[in-house]
Amino acid sequence: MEITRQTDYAIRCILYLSGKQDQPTVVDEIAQEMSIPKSFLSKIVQKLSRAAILESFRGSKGGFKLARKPAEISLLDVIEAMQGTAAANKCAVDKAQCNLSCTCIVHPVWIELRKQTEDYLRGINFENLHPKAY
Amino acid sequence: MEITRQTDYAIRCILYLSGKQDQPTVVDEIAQEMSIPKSFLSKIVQKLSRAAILESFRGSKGGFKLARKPAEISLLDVIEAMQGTAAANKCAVDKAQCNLSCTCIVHPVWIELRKQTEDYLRGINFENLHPKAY
DNA sequence: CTGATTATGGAAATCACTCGTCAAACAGAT
DNA sequence: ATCTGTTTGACGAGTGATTTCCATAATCAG
Ligand code: SF4
Ligand code: SF4
Repeated sequence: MEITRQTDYAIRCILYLSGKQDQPTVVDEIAQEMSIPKSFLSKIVQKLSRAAILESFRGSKGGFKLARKPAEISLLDVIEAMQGTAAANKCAVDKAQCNLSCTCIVHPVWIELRKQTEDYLRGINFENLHPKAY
Repeated sequence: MEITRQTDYAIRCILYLSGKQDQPTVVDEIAQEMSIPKSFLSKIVQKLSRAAILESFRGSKGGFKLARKPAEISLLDVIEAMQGTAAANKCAVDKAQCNLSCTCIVHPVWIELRKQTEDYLRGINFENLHPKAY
């Protein structure tokens, strides 16, 4: 379940928006503030809004803001929006990925690991994440 | 912690060797039996013997066999031998990978996730894995 | 000793995916 | 209409995984 840099950026981005609720924020600002390449960030917020985690507004006075409360966005949500799934091995996503999966003895291990990981990440949202430090 | 195909092969390979204890087995045989490209498998068993998980014997009647009992080889051992670590995010391996790590609020999450994952995988060895099915 | 057998090690080809850029098209506000 | 800022798709460098090939070294059997 390698966390890709894209996902890491996404998390930083949502973290930033958690502090600026309600008024839309421009990509440029987030990019500078969080040191993320701007054009790359464009792609990221796009994905996030398609996943209904962010809401986008075009035109002047446009930008992005959270589509739900920080407490209702979990780390797992973000990871799944960005890279599909939090599984370690392809066969834990889809049995068909490996033709041995029906007989393979290791297969259940990855399934279980995936469950554990997801449970943990589901429990972490941007409400209980944000205010602790900073 | 994406499980790479190399690691998956390594696991299948050790699984096979768990059933053939004591007499060395030739790479060719493992490759055919487990449907792994032979030349690639050569590289894999090499890594595994450098990690003291397999033992190698040259010459005729040579081959590979487990260096320890199946019960003493955990999934975590294999993963670490093959891909270094079982962490999801680079910063969980080495703080220096990210210059934000000292202030980042998400950092501890990855550390904790890594611990959980490792604990789980450490508990699974090739003794309690192998005989269940087959 | 000789020859067959098998692992070792390095170089390199191929492939897929990630990271990041660019530019043109589109939509909202004034 | 114009300005601002998002949307979208195409594109390219770079990185790492996967895989093959070959020349070399060690070991065993005769
Ligand atoms: S061999 Fe087993 S563990 Fe590996 S991908 Fe196939 S089903 Fe999953
Ligand atoms: S930003 Fe935080 S979570 Fe992401 S790599 Fe850096 S320390 Fe880790």
